[in-house]
Amino acid sequence: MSLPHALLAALLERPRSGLALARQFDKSFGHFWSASHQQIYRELSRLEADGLIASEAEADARGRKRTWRALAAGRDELRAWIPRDDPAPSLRDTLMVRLRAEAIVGPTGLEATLRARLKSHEDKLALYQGIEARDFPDPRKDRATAVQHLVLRAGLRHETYWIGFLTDALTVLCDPGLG
Amino acid sequence: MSLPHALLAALLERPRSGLALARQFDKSFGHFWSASHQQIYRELSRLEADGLIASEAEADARGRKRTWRALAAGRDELRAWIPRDDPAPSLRDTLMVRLRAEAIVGPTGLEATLRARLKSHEDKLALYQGIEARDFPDPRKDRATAVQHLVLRAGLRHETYWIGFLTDALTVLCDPGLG
DNA sequence: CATAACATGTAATGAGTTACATGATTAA
DNA sequence: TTAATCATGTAACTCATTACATGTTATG
Repeated sequence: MSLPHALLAALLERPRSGLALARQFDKSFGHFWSASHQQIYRELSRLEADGLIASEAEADARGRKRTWRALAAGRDELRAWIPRDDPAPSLRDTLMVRLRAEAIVGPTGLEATLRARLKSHEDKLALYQGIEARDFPDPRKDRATAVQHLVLRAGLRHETYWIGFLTDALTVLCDPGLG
Repeated sequence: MSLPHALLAALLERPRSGLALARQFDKSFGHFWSASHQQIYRELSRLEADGLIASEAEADARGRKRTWRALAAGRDELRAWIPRDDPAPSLRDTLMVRLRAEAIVGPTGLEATLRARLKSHEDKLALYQGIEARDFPDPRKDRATAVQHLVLRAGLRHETYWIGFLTDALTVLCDPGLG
């Protein structure tokens, strides 16, 4: 349950409206913790009820822009949450289910899906490489920059790992020497 | 929504009871698509209602073992589902939120969490390597074996990628030349 | 002033988890 | 015969998504 904490962090960086947060709330946040605007508005209301953030306008200001900012209590809550342990999320991908099922009920033309996935990971890798070149000319400038660059490198590694696997998978599925 | 299809695949391989499926329903399935027994029993009921699987005993046989098997319609449904496209799941990990937040509100002692995560990925990698050595002496024996081995290799790649990233991350966070 | 774009919100649904309830079988 | 274990199931709750509803501001 880290959406509220992602929002707190984004608002500590700089006050923003709900819609600004919803538009992938930050160059870096949106890539690894996306959320719909409905989710974000709900969480913002909860964070306000808990006294962690505040805005000028009162509740149910439909149509009127509300700019949110984090309070001191919000900052404390975030700092306490950061070092908490939680279990590693397991690899959970329908593609693995499809492959495993394909091993049982025989060839089904899965190759096209693999190629589509490969393309999407290649595109994302190119996007991340563009961000790296543009936003991190000096990644060791200070601690904050170094950690942001580290998070971006996680994305680069993630896409690279998938591209490697999918290339491997296409080789196996298209191998005429099998089956 | 691939749990029902994972169950169909497992039952096509060999009929099983709900509990047997719940105990990570298969050496290979459980590692990349886990599910609680409550979820599994609910899905089994739905699959039965849809005429895709069947068992001998009638419904609400509390305490009595029910062995499920897939029907022909279940096999058809699975074969039709396998090649369907769905979007690549994005990197979604609370650790990325923690790191990104750490870049904003300063050092918080996140290193211990990173070391714990590193340990858990190293353990899982060793587990997968053991499975590979034991169950895949000849990974190119036939198409089914080759695809199962491929899925295992995804797991190996996944753990390797995380170990690389976490090692990198510890270097950055513990670097005295920053911050 | 009409309409497009901006901005916030509710309702319904489904997936997944936690806690609990119940019955059958086996072993001390 | 009591306790542990196996086995199946219900209830309540949270998270996330989809669809929809409503009001405001800018622009032609």
